[in-house]
Amino acid sequence: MAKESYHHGDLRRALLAAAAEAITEEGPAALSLRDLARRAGVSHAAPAHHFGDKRGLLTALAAEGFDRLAAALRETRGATGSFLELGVTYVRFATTHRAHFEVMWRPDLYRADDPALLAARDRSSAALYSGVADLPDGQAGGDVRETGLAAWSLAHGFATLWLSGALPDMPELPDEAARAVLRHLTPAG
Amino acid sequence: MAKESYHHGDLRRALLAAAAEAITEEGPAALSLRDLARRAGVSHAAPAHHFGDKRGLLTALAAEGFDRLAAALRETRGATGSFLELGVTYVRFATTHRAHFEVMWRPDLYRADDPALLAARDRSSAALYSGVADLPDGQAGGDVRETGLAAWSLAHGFATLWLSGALPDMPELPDEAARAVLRHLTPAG
DNA sequence: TGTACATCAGTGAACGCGCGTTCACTGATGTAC
DNA sequence: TGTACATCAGTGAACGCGCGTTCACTGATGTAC
Repeated sequence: MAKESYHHGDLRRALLAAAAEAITEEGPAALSLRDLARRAGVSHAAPAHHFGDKRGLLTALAAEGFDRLAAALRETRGATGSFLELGVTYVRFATTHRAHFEVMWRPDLYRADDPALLAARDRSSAALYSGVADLPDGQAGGDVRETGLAAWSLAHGFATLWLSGALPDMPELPDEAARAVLRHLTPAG
Repeated sequence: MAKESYHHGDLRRALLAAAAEAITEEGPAALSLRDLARRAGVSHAAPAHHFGDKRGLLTALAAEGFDRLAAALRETRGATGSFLELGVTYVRFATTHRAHFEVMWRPDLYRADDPALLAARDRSSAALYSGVADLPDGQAGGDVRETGLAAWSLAHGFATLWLSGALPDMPELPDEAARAVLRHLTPAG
């Protein structure tokens, strides 16, 4: 999907990196293709060759985000098998990939029917819900979907509150605080 | 704080209502003072008289949102005394005051040091955390702040996921689904 | 090894657009006397 | 009751700006022969 190199370097990748940087600084609203071109040191018309328009670029960024989130969740599931740590990984992803995370949950900004994006999103979702299915019998409660949604909501809410600056007393990387909050979840409804 | 009338009607209120409408349709990013003036049927320079600039308008909108949220939470606390229902009220506020809610948690869009806004925000926060303090002894666990943050995160996460369209199977007003998810919270850590 | 040609990533000038902001103004309302 | 004046919400023309998009182009790379 992603071409890895071009005549004059790796502009596609450079533009995605510049977009992540710009969004981290100013938010997705202020993003402009001309600014990205400036950051990447190319002419302002160059981004159109790779992404067509702004929506195309944000679609690629969101897909990249879902890809990385799915990979991180799977790795945690494989390494620890812990339901709690899946939530911590989710929060850590949000705080360390802020630009990707912010765009991922704003489908109005991208083409939400993009097949590669949908596939990556489903992989993220499956990895998260699989953590509920891993729970020992009885602990998962009657409704895996509901327990999964509660876990997702808790991790997502903590992450977005932290990102919005609503939790002023939090440390820079709030892993331990996330863990403490996530412990308040009862798997069984 | 809010002037209630002017020579030619109630433009300040009309502009805030137009802003809420425009944000519900297009998101806060697409908001322009010229568009609001058009919606309110006044000249494009009129909004400057009431809000100075876009930040001023969004500051007023966020303050109004925190005001209404605090009022809704207090009313629920008074009427039911239920910790669970406070969370349901929070989610209902988010889904029925979408524009206000979206702006409230994007302090980069407004003047976060506005005194009226800070006061309203603190009232919201106090109403939410007071629900934890209301819990019978033992149920509140050792750490009221932590339990409150977990409840806030769960309600906030469910609300934002619903607003972002990430929960496609949800009904239009997800009160009952919110209640079910909120039941997964263990007050005691 | 050398020449001729095709490809296509990236250029740069040009366009029209909606925006925020400014500023001298208009005209209805409210008040002093 | 009537006149003169002050106030100030709202007007409308003008400005400069950065944006997305278009389009003919350039020039390095890769390939056919």
